[in-house]
Amino acid sequence: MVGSARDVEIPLENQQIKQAGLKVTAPRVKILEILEQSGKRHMSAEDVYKALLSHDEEIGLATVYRVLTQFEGAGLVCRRHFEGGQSVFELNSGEHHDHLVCVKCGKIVEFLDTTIEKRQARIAAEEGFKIEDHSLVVYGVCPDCQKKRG
Amino acid sequence: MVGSARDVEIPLENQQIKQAGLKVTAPRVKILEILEQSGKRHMSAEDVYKALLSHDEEIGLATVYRVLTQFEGAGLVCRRHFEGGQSVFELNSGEHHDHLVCVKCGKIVEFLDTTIEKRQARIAAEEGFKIEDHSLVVYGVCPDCQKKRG
DNA sequence: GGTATACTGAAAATCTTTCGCATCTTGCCC
DNA sequence: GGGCAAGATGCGAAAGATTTTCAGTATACC
Repeated sequence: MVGSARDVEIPLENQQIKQAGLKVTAPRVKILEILEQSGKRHMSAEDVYKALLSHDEEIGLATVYRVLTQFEGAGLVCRRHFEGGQSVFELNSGEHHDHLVCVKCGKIVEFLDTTIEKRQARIAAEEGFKIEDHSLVVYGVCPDCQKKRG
Repeated sequence: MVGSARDVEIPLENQQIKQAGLKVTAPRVKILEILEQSGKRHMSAEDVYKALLSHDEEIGLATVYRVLTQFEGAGLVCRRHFEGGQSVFELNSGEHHDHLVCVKCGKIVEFLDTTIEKRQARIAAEEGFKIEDHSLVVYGVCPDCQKKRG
């Protein structure tokens, strides 16, 4: 009646990795776990690497980059290039969205606005461009940081 | 009757640099000239450096970066972080605009859409954010590149 | 013109990300 | 269950973009 052993032997992560056409290896499973379990939706490769270290996982930074890039290619995660050097990765939630980033504390709010999407499509069409992707990031100061420093 | 010598001794670039609170030096004047005279509105530091070399100017790449960063701080130019490694700089035209970038040939089209700007402002307000800046880049394939490869 | 200050060039340092290669694992067949 | 080939990993080294260091030089101002 309680789940058989098999239930825990094939966790969801493994299936996702397998479906992506990748071998199920410890680094891949661990990285996917980190992405799912860490409270942060947006993590840099360095963040993931540090999280792995704090879980006593012996995984090289190069592997983290390699795996994240593969996950990106497989559509499991999205890579974002915000200002400030490093890229951040987030689990692919299935639907596109844009970002509001606090320049003080780094807090990130996701949003989706169909009006903006439509205008973009129209503008691209007017110029004859075929859209492949787009990136909209609004930088500002979040409510908390506004309170903290007048 | 013809302009006195003074007219040509104080070109506009020098005034812009001086007003920015910077000393008028050869590298700064040359870099500003390149930005104004080159046909491209968007140049990477490397582009500027190469343009200087082809004008037989002995200016180091480090200086190009330094000067462009100072110009950015002074509001003379804007720095843009598109995907693909390097930043590009453009002369500050005074009014904000967004970009449509061809992923094949790198062509860049600027556009401004008040509907999008308004929606951004509203979204930020709903989240309590005070907007400082924003970046909207639409990546696609331009008409020319669409023709070239089906 | 003289001088304090700011600027420059070249090399070295940083930082993020990727590569090369020897070694180790996984997935799969028997 | 063992063996094998393809694919992964880890490490250090490399690459690419940008910044810093530092000693020498030029600029602004008196």
